[in-house]
Amino acid sequence: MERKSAGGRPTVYDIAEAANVSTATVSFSFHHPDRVRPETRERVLNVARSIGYLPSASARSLVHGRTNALGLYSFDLILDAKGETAEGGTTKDAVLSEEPDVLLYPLYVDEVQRGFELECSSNGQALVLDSVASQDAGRMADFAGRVDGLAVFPGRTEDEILERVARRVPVVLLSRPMQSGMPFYYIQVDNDSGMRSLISHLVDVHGLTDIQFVGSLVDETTDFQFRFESFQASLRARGLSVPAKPLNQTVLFGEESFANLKRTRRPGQPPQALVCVNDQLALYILDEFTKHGVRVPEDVILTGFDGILAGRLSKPTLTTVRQPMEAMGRHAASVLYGSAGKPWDESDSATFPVQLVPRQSCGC
Amino acid sequence: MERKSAGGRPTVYDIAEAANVSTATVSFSFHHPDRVRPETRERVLNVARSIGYLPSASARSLVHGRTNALGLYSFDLILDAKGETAEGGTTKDAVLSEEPDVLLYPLYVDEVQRGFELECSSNGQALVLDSVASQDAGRMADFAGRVDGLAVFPGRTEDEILERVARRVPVVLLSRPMQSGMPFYYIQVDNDSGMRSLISHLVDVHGLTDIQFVGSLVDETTDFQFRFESFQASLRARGLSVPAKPLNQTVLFGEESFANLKRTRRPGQPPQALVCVNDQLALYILDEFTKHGVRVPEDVILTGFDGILAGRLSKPTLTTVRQPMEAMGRHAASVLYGSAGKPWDESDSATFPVQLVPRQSCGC
DNA sequence: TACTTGAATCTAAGCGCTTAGATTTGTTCA
DNA sequence: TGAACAAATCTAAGCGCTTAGATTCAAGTA
Repeated sequence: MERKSAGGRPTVYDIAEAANVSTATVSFSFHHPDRVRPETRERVLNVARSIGYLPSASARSLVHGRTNALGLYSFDLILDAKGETAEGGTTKDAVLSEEPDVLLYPLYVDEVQRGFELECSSNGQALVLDSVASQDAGRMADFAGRVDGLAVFPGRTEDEILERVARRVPVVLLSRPMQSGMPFYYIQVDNDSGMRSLISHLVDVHGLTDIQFVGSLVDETTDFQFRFESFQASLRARGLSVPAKPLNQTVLFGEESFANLKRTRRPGQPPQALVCVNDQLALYILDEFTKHGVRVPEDVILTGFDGILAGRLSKPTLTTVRQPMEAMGRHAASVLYGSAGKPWDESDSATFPVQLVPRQSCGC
Repeated sequence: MERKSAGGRPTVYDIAEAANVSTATVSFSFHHPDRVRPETRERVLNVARSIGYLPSASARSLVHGRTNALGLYSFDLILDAKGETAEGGTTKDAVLSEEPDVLLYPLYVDEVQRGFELECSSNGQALVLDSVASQDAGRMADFAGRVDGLAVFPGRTEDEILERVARRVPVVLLSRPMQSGMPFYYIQVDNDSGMRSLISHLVDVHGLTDIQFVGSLVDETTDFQFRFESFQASLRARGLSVPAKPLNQTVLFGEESFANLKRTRRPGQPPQALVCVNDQLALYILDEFTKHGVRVPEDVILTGFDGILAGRLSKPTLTTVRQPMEAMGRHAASVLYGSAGKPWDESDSATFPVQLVPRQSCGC
């Protein structure tokens, strides 16, 4: 059973040889102490330590058919509302003189990810992360082949590849639209009641009547859809005028628009409200407004959705609807862990509650 | 070449059989398109798609001896200054009514981790995360066997296991003390100049003279050591009285201490300054002070170190020294990626600059 | 003494993939 | 027509590990 004991990492064969036992005994020494005589085990372990043995996770996984790792697949939303690219200054010329931009981190996905991490950690699972720029069937398939289960964030993916993966591995979809074919586990939030309580607040507490919905095409996730529909329904239920379409934020920018926003407001009449599809967009708009002298909430009222950290740092702070992001991430990991690597038998879902967080931007 | 084509995930053998080719051709179809006739390739790929094939990363890694994944190993610092445990509410009973605690997230490690993630992503490497509660030689070794290189955050680990891993895999140590044996790549910050400019600010701008260093035993990282020494050196250079030992935060708490802090200040005399080893500690202390009526910066001046986000949200905001956390994480990943899985030949290091960030807590 | 028994250890197959080298097939040219 | 060569495909070994089943051996039993 001669093996090349080349310069690479030492293997069980190297240990076996040096300890004068078979590889079976080596393996037993690590994993079934009772099946080997104490002094033999001792000897094996010592040899292993002294030659610097590191077990190969790949070989192990190959045998067991399990990796003991859960995956989280996300999409670089780099070309965001803000249009920034995340070119990486790998060198040390980091921008230290400015406060890090909270509109880049931590975002929604980061907080969900944190929950996922915590849960993996407490289940002793490794966490494998991959985030890609564009959809890439191969990449996703390869990724799926690395883990016992995975959660996928919103982003452009062909349904087909998702189905393909779900056929072999349990997949959790985070705030993603329903798929047709294979079973998935959907994790979502109660957008409807969130939006209702937001509108209720704007109307009943602040007496607003002119309310628009703002969302850009880039953000057309499921949430976008649901939120806009609930938005319309809420206004309709109150007999207020219901926008047929969401506003694209670009129409808000430009000198005429800014001037208009500042002027529009007549004494005694409440300002217009812009209900944004999420915090990121709201904060971006807030930024532009501030730059151009449009005052929030005096000239116009602005609200977000999600409850990202940045909304607590902005001036004014951002009224929003908070999602239990960490809990959602935890739940995703927990459900995957429970599946033990077997694809779901049937689709299932969990809907998390949300909570209105009134802050300054709505006039509170 | 009969293989059991059981109910498990389909393999190259299944594809080969269905497409009536050998496994070699299957493999070539995926990875060496030029070595197979276009129509054959087409056929193979179609079969693969239709039977729901997912390549096994384990098998691949086993063959290649590389995983194309980089690891980040961290320690649950859960039993922190704050003494909270991170018991996981996996269920939906998340606490939605309160703002998430920024003293739990994002912290120093999270921001470094983000940089690491970004760099992995842009190099097409998967990122494997593991965070453990206590040192556990086996766990760390297993983890190391999963990746082509890894970075390790500060935390209690036996040096020996670190050495063992470093012998076979490139290891980056983040703000960790120098080791003796094997080569490592150290990533650190210029604690010295950071501390100097902080002291300079307190003394030269605010005219302070009574300056103490606060740090708890839990935080005894390398940074602790360096920062305290620079702290002493700075004071000494200015002829101010130099504390021989750091204060443990516990001595600051208790009614007598609070009362004392409020009383001490005589008109015209500047308040005492508490230079904390890091932001987390400073913010925790700030919290306690606020609860007990000790005013910052009026009664006492407080500074941190690191530049975590929470310091921008506290009242008052926290004067600190900012580290380029994201850049450090990026650099770690970048260096590991460059090593192509080969352990370092010799130790090396990179020291990142820091930047004083004066905010309200120092009286600015 | 011959025989059973169980503990300790070993042999060898196999996990799913890649790839060097062998084989087959098709084409070109003397 | 057959040799020479290239293209397409195949055979089979091997990556490092685990584990069922075989083997060895010492102790216990009749």
